[in-house]
Amino acid sequence: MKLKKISEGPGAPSRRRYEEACAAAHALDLVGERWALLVMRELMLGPKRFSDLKADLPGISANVLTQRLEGLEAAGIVTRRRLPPPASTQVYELTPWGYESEPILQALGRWAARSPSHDPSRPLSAVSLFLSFRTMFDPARAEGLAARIGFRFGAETFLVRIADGRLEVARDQLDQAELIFTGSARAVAAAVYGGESLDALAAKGLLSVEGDRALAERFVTLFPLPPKVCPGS
Amino acid sequence: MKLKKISEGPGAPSRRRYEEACAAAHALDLVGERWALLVMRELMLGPKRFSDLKADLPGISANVLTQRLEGLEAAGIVTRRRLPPPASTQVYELTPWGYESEPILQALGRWAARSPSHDPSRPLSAVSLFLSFRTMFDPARAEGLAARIGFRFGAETFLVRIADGRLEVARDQLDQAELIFTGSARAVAAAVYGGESLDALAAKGLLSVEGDRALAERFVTLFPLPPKVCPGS
DNA sequence: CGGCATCCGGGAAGATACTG
DNA sequence: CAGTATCTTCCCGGATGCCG
Repeated sequence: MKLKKISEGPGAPSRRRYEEACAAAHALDLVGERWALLVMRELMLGPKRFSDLKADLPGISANVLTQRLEGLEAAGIVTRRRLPPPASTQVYELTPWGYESEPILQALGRWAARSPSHDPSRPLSAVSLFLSFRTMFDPARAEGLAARIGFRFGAETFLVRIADGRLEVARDQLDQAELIFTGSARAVAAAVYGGESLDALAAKGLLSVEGDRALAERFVTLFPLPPKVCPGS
Repeated sequence: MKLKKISEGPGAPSRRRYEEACAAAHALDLVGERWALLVMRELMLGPKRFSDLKADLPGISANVLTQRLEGLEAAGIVTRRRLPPPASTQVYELTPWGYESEPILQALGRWAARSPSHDPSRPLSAVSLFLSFRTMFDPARAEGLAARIGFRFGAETFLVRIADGRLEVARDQLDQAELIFTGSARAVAAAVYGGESLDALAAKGLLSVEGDRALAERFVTLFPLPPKVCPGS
């Protein structure tokens, strides 16, 4: 049974929900509140702690994050798990069904990438970057390519594997990478989506490239953005 | 630390927006406000007047609808158009880019249809029903089928064409339909998604079927719902 | 430090009434 | 019919503090 506001009886109007049969409207009942989808986005590559979520969602306040996590947990989208004794902290993780919401983020991203007001040069979380890779990856441009590419953003590391026209992302590993980018998610986005050259970014101290340089130059071409909407249309 | 500017020009002081480079977050800046996506949903099959939108979005208030339409127009998602003199009323219509947002509604719908708390027996707008057909249509189940099926919901009429494993929806026409359902969107949803028999619905006076009865029985099987999430998982 | 409760100010959403 | 004006409610965001 759903929790009802104390002030309302059983037939409660459920004030701020749509309560339609339309499944899209129901989705908005579940994840339509502010920050909810972005919290899910940050968990899309694996569990995180409360403070990591707060740090990766600039602007969210602790109480709102608490509320969202409670709501998502009650809806069966997120679970709370306590790590084994050595680190007695708890983490939040998407349920299998929660992970299935990635196509929502992809549809939103594909559509909004065409927006005239979209500015790819703004700040970006690491998870956002790698989810955008999964969304925008063009298998045709990766024809015959097999590679392991590492990323070092501060203390975090990620590995992108490309093979057989597929792209996979893993957290917390760098092993056997032929190529390692070191810098920030924003700097990588500038190279991949902003058209900035690796040399220019290196000269500004924003991004360094170790390993297969030709691979790096090819990598940044694998994620074509859809054309912007022409304002006149 | 961010400081709020009290008075700002059109450059928006980032009042309540995420302002991230992540395209999904930008999408939420554009259409993440309450009611915005449902307004777009109601326009997805063609233009509508203000009062039609208000009637088809139970619970929205006039001022909120006005605000959403203004915001969507400013974002280039909706346009306002005045009909030719005889009917001097104006209608709202999605721009071409606005129409491209349908995959967002489909991703939301596909995902939320698995929700344990989703109840397909609740009220439903006609547009929601036909968009759900576009989302859930299974070409394999429509193998070799070519048909024109009409729907009469009060004063509104719709025509669904199925051919070559594709499904198309048109408003305001019924011509050459081999089959016509008369009743409500909710009653059709009960037959297609709720597993209620056409006989039972007819007995209750909710839905009547004229024309090819065998086609009607087949039609209601063309839109399989994904399995619900098992609560224990 | 991680997680959660509480208080407060501002603003968005909701309901109703009113106008061209 | 197509909105505007006004008032109320309550969510969001920020700060602070408690507790383990």
